[in-house]
Formats: sequence, C-alpha cells, structure tokens
Amino acid sequence: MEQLAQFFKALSDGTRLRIVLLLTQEELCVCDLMEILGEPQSKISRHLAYLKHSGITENKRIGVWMYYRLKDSQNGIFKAQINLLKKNLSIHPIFKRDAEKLQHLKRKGRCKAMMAFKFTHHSQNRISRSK
Amino acid sequence: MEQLAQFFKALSDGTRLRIVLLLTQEELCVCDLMEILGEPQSKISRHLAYLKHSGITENKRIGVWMYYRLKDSQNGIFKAQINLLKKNLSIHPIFKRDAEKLQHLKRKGRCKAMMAFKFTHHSQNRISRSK
DNA sequence: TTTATATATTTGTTTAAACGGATTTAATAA
DNA sequence: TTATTAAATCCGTTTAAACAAATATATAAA
Repeated sequence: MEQLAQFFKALSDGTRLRIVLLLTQEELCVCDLMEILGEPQSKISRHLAYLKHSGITENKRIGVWMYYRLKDSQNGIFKAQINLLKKNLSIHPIFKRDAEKLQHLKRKGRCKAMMAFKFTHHSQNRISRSK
Repeated sequence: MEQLAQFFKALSDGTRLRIVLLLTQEELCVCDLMEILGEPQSKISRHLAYLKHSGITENKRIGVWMYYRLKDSQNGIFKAQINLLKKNLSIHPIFKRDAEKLQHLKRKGRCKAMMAFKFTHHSQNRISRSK
C-alpha cells in the first residue's frame, strides 16, 4: 500500500514522468537526459535518485557514466501501469518531442560516443573507456 | 502534462487510493467512507476535495449528504489507469477488506437508510429526506 | 424559530519535496 | 601525480501537503 502510494508519488512530477517514458525506450545516462530534457544536472540526478528509491529504476556504472533503466524485477503492477502510460502517451506533444530528441541523439551519437570521439581527436586513446 | 502529474499526485496517498478504489464500485457519501476507512470526517472531506480538484471525482448533494463518484467525463488516460488499478488490486488485502466492508454496509443499511430508520422511530416523518 | 446532523473549511503545526548553485566523489586521462 | 569529466550530494530557501481539532455552513427536523 505504502509502496503503491510511493510509486504514484514518483510519477507525480513532470520531469520524472518524462524520464520514465524515455526509459521505456532504452537505458540512458544522466547526460543523455540532461540533453533531451534541457534540465540542469543536479535536477536530473535528484529525480533519478527519487525514482530509484521508489523502486522504479536501477542503474549500472560504465566508466564515468551512470546508466539508468527501468528495474527488471519491477513490481508487476508498476510494470502494467507504466506500459499503459506508454501506450496512451505516444501522441502527447511533450513525450513525443522527447522521444524524437532521443532518436536524434542516437543518430548523431550519444554522450559516450561523443566523448570517445573527442578523446580520439585529442589523443591516441581507445574508443572505449570501459573498465 | 501538469494535469497528468496532478492525477498521479492524487493517487500518491493511501487514503485517497482507498477512496478511489471504493468509488469504482459505486458512489458514496462522506459518512460511508468514514465508516469504511475508519478515519475522521475532516480527513475524508479534505481528501475528497483534493480528488475533485484533481479532476477525478464529482459530487452531488442529496439532502444533507454529499455523494461522490468518479467523474463521468473523466480524462481517458485517467480512466484507463484506474481501471487497470482496479483489476490488479482486487487481491490486495487492504482494498479487499474495504470492498468487503462496503458490501457489509450495503446489507446492513448505509448512512442515509440508517438516519431514515432513526427518524422513523423517533417521529412520523417520511423515510426520504430528499428535497 | 431552535436544534441536530452532514459536510466543508479554517487554524496552527509539522513534514516532504522542489529548486539552483556550490561542493564532493569517482573514474579516467594526461 | 594533477586535471578533467560525470554524477551525487549538500546548502539554504521556498512551497505544497498532511493532520487533528475547532469552527462554519447548509439542510432539514422539531
């Protein structure tokens, strides 16, 4: 009960809703989300921490980047509610725009790729910085 | 967007979740909800006002009683989310218990019927107090 | 009219979030 | 080692809710 209320509280903020909808497409790092949402880093990080604490997301570190995704072993009710949201919000202007920005970002190269590109042009280091 | 966030904020409180789930069964007045949830009047009223303000419920007065129901012309997304909740929460102990209490209340007579009963035994007034 | 009842609203207090900007931490490159 | 970058956390302030208890309002009964 408390868990369910907390789930809805996590969805009761516009920024978090946008993040969750984007994460239904694929896992993303903080800088991807900063770029797509146009919000400052501390704000994105704070909301991601809130989503994690609410049992909605989980994350993994890859080098300097922290990737967030919807939690695999998520509560079945959570999963169903989010799937329904995804289905119904595909035409909503804001979410649609965010999804398009994500596609654009993928085409032009995400933060990781961008950094790698930058590094290859400043030095002879490998593309991947993974540990 | 803001409307959607507000919808989820309305569902982010245990008392309001219980009220919404009960209202999926039928319209109820404040005293019914007080009895089922075992919460004080001001708390029930406050949460009902919040749900109304969030576009989830509407109400009508019948005599002294104010009946609340899920808004007929509700946002389609809201309706879908609530339907899904209803479907998935029928086995949840708290909501199940609330639903049972409601059935019991209907069998033994709701507040309106109780008051009418009381009045018929103290005077010769009609059962219905409706204007 | 006065009285009783159902509900709404106010009051005063407490707690949770939200925010931008600054700082800290962790990883890696130089 | 130092420098750089991504991300987390802290700081100080502001706003929204939650609550119980008290009071106000509306309706209908006596």
